[in-house]
Amino acid sequence: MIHGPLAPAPGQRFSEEVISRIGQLVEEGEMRVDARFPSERVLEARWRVSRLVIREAFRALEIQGVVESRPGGGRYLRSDRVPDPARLRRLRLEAGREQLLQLWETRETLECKTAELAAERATPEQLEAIAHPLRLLDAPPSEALRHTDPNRLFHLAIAGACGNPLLEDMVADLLARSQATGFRALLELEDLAALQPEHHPIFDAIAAHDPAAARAAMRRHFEGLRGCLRAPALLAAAR
Amino acid sequence: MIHGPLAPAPGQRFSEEVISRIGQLVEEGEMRVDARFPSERVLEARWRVSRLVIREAFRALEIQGVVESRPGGGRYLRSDRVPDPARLRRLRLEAGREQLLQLWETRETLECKTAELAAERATPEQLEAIAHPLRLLDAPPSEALRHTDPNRLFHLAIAGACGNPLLEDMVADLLARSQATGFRALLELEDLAALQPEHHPIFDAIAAHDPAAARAAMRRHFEGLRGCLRAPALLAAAR
DNA sequence: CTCAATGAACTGGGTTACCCAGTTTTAGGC
DNA sequence: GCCTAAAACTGGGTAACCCAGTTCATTGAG
Repeated sequence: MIHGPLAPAPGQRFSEEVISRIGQLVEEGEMRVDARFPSERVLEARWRVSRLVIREAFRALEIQGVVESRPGGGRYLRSDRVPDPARLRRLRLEAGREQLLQLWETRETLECKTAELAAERATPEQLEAIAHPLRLLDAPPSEALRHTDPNRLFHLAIAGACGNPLLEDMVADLLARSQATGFRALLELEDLAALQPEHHPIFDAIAAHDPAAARAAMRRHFEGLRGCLRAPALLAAAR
Repeated sequence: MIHGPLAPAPGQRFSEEVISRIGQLVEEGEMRVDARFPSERVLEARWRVSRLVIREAFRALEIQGVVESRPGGGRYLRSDRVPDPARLRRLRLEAGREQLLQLWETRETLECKTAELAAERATPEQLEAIAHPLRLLDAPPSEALRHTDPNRLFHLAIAGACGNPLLEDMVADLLARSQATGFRALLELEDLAALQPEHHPIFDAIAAHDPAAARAAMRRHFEGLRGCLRAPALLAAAR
């Protein structure tokens, strides 16, 4: 068991250090799933931080479903996947070429499936929800569209028609990450704009309830996307 | 903008109610990405809760990358996907037949890909990491294995060999969720045990660096898994 | 000897009042 | 107008409280 005062790395919060320590407890086998944690007061004394810090850490873990807090009854470990704050921060900061390709690879994996399922299961209302951003995409860019990305809405609507909320949620999460400003510098924006018509065959296949065609069209779309990645040589030259 | 005191639903924390309100601010367009939040003191007065509650909420969002806190400089919205605590809790609690199928559908989508990629990219060390739990799986169940699920280790090792940390992470997350005790009652455990030999063809295809075969073997594995789902009629009769 | 009632000790939830160091903003002086 | 210095503000953290619900050991009745 870890004792002694905390010394978070610069830029890191005490509560994040506490989460790391909780992660260590799990890794070292001192805490198994469904085991009860020492009380706030005990941890406060052991780690020499105020209860506020302890509670911030547990609250974050509780919202992620890793820990369950029972008022008056203590806290319990519910999952052995305790997130590592430092690792999360690192993943968020580095927005390189490699990271974008990994993001796209994951998106392609999931979205080929959502397109396939949408072709099987989409209701007329859901089809309309997919068609709507498509019309916005064709229209000339206007001020009203500044904060509503039709591209994102299109992919989101397909995920929403796949009938699997979990799948939908993961796609939505990846889409949000794709929007990170750090990635924008890696893309040839003109090529990206030229890619917009590619959305139509995806919709057509879904509307025609043709799963195989929908998957294929989505695959082609992601292949085209990879073509918009600025060449590394150009990136180096730009510096 | 929302004023007035908070009234969290029973069993819900004040900080979760605060997160919900922050989510509302984003939904209603009062907070855009990169916008600065009102200070702790202002929100404290507006929502009539203590700073502790405000800070617990923001800390949870910060760790998830939704918010960035700059000591002395305020807090900023970094993503428009503010999680809904009530929704998360609901998703976690309901462990029905439908949820398990959705979980498996998502796992199949991702793990067919990780198997394919592992067949392309796995190093000798990674192959060994996949083979190890396979040997444990063949051995008779012993006390030492009580807390190390070889099945989970096997799937995890394949994900670890796919060369995409993001994909690996998502698979690891889904595997942890699959372990939820609520799902155990839905499974025919004898059928599940009989399914173990199915892991071998997956490993063989990966070891042979045959992506198509690896994908196909993983697909068959998940088809077999679906056969272990207890029939709804039996479930009703058991009550 | 068993078992249920009881009450003390403990646990998490929440509040208030502080102090600190870094960032913004503002007001002054030039 | 422009730069500087001070004041105001912001998030980070601590300490001492109070509350309501849970745990658990003790105790007293059967």
